[in-house]
Amino acid sequence: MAQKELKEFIDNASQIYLSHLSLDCVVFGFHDGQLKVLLLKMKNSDRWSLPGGFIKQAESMETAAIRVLNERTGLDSIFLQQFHVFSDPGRSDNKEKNAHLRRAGIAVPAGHWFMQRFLSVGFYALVDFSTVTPQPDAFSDDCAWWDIGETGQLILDHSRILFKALEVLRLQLHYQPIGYNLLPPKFTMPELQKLYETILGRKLDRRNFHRKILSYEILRPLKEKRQGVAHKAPQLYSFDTIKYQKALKEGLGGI
Amino acid sequence: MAQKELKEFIDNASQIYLSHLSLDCVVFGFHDGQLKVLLLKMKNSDRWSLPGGFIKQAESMETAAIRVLNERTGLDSIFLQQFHVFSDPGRSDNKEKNAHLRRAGIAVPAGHWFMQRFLSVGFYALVDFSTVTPQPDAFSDDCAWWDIGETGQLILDHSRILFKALEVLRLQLHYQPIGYNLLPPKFTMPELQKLYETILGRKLDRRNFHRKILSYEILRPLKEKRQGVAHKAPQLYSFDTIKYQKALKEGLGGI
DNA sequence: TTTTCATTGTGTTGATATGACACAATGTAA
DNA sequence: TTACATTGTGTCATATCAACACAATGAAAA
Repeated sequence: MAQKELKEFIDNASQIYLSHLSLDCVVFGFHDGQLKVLLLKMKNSDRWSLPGGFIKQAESMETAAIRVLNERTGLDSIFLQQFHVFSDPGRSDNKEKNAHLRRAGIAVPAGHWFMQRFLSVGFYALVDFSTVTPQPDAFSDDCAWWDIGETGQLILDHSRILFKALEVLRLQLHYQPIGYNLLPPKFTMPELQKLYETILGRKLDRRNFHRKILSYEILRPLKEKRQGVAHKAPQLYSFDTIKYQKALKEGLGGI
Repeated sequence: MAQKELKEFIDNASQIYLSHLSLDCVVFGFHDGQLKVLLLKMKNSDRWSLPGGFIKQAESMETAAIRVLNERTGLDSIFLQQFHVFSDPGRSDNKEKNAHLRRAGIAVPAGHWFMQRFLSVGFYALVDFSTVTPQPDAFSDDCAWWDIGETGQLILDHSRILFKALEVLRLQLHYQPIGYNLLPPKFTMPELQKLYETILGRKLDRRNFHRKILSYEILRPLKEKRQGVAHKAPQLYSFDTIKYQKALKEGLGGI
């Protein structure tokens, strides 16, 4: 977004968006055996932030989040989940906000809509890394994937939001299937295992994992194997979307 | 709260509270082997609502929820958990709001703060039934405990909020200890079991439940037994608060 | 062509947890 | 003293889980 558009956004925001309410998205992707998160680099600064946005006057939180995510990733079918409201009165520090605006070349008056206190609803999204086209927004000049744990200190309380999202994701792993949104349509068992290991932060036994995942009956073995890899060609799988959705709703067997 | 105070509240609300943001609390209690929820009866109406409130300009969501809960129950140490943001643009129907205000004897102009769209953050609270003193608020003339499942149709989307809270509570039961906030300080094993059965909505085996709960090591058997009951006097327990808090944070054993 | 070797696929076994069940102990009330 | 509802605890069969070993595959190296 050009400078002019940014100015326009700031000028009209109070007409279009709800006041003191924002949303921040933790977009998880998976690539090269690493869990990644999509971040934005603030203009003329080396600090990074979570992609976020505001809520239009007559829009639901979910709709707003989908809109933001679509703008940042180009995707329009995204697994989205709200996980926490961050409402600490001290969370949006005006000094820091002002500094970022100044660097972005924008000045806003003291009582401006943007200078209000903001409460933020945290969403996390699971996306297929390979289909994302990262797009910076009006406040940023770069949008890129970062390894979880190598993000450094994000702006405001975004590090805390990221941490909380990861915590919730780990919990969900125990009673919900995962992977459909993070992996390409066809994938191998070792790839799925690596995903689980990365999210949980620990190694899993290959044979036990295989047995356990198959017992959920959410996978369909394909008639093909992955080609062009060194060593034995692994079996390709895809998710059985019907059973996957059912497991999402009803949980995985026991617990 | 008297009529004058209500008028004053409506007049000053926009100065004191954030706009288009509210919170609603699902307060669970346990009594007579039944899971109860605290509800308010709208003035001059037979419809009931969840206790709710608004967020002061410089207050966190949690602080606001604690304030509301304290006003409704008299308690100041409450187990509180936010669980969802309800943001459907159609959720706060102005026709219904107007009707309730009219019945409460209040008229507000069309563009008034109160007539805005509201997004609501849902909290659930677990409280010791016996220590609560239900107090109606400015919009209600009664505050009382209702059996879950006998509440009928609540105002606005409050039935949906209640249902969602129950859903989340059931999920939490699988990886968090529960009971400390719902039971009196001393309780028996059958009482704890009845609580679990009520929340889960199904019978549990007495002997297996006993074994399982004890394996969590969050209970301390007391040197007394419940007196004055027919039949064999049951052993009294209390929660080991240190281990209980630890289990709250770290989850129950495996999963 | 053969060998090497990292990787994939699968079976077994012992330990542990779970669910189904039965019986003895207790204390009030008949 | 007896009846009886309720509490407390033990056992056993079964399911689940963690730990482990070996054969199959196929590209790369020799």
